[in-house]
Amino acid sequence: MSDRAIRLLLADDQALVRGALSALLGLEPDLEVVAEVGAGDQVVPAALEHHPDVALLDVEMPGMDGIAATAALRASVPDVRVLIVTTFGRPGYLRRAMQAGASGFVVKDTPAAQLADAVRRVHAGLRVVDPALATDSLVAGESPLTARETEVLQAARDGSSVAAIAAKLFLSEGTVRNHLSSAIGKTGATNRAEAVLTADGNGWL
Amino acid sequence: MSDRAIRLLLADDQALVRGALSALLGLEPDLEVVAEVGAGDQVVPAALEHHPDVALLDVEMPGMDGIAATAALRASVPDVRVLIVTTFGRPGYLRRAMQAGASGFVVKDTPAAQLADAVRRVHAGLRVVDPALATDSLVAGESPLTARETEVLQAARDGSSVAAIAAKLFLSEGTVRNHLSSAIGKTGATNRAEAVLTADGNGWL
DNA sequence: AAGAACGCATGACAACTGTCACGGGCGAGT
DNA sequence: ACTCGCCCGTGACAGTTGTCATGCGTTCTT
Repeated sequence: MSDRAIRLLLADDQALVRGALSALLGLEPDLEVVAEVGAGDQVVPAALEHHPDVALLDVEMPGMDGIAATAALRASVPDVRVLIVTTFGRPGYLRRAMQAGASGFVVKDTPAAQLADAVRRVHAGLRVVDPALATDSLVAGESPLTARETEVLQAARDGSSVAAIAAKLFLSEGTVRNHLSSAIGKTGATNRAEAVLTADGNGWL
Repeated sequence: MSDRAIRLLLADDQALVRGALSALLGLEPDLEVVAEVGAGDQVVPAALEHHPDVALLDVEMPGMDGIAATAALRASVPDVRVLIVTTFGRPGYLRRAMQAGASGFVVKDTPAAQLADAVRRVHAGLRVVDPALATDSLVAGESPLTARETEVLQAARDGSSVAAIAAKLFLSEGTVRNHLSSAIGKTGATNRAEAVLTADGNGWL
């Protein structure tokens, strides 16, 4: 399996980072970047065209986020292994990424020298997970929020009032307040803003 | 001035991005990365030790942010030119960076091929500014917030209540409410949360 | 010296927010 | 069939928040 270079697909919305990662990985003789895309919904088409062995995906991307892209990729091109490379080590991201079929999860403040190794391990069929993040993920656990609570909190992220949220989701104001109150309780917050912050910080939104 | 490679200092808190940028710029024969640091307060010491020609600084960094690092660097090692390379194109960042003495300002979603050119231009004494961002900066203008309003809004970022903010800043609750109300008015928000978002989005915090 | 802008504070009012108790409907699992 | 959890809603209550008028002291500019 090793007389041919490992073919890589890079997906990151920041062109500079994408290009830089490409340069970094291109330095390794056994790695070859065959495609670069800047949006989640370009991942599958690019994979179909260039047949990469490993896809490095960011989570935060326009169009389709990296988690959804992972799922889509696994569904349509199962041979491709996915390594998530992201800025934010939110526990929920890790969990959801693995559930979506990712083989690895690396945060962007790991040393540059380790990235190539992570790629090789993923290509070899191993799983690569940041150890510190893995324990965080166990502690934080799955999102305790129900679908509606999540939706309401998402709508509250931009500082909307209860009335605005209710209008957007076609709910009564009282219902919105109930969902918010419940979400506040579950997140251990005292506040809507706090609840949004902790839920977001855990990758629950 | 051009028979010697341009010496670069890289500062970014994400090791992976730092290393990747280093690889990218290292591909250019006339550029040489002589130092890499991961925190703002390491910029000046590293510059004193390695005598770079150009420093590439991120804005978001632990210890000391890129803007403060720019000012410190210009003060202690005036020969070094500064190119800010950042994720967020907040108008206020641009303005403050230039006022702090930066020679250039590049967002991380500019094409990778342009970065080396930007470095060369900055080294040649030119100013490099993202055009779209420059106009935004003119529109958004300087922060309309007073020192106290800014401080109060910063304290409100984590969803603190009025009482908590008042306690933290040793103010009466009424005063905090007044400052908040004024900040809300100036930002065109209807809300504390909204005010925080727009102020933050403009780089006023 | 006067005015303007800022910071701090108080008190009062309306609006919004968070909580609670309660009820009904729906689907999943026992 | 029954329970459980989730969703939706109402109404009421206390607490918080945003606004406004007003006052005083300080600093900076004209």
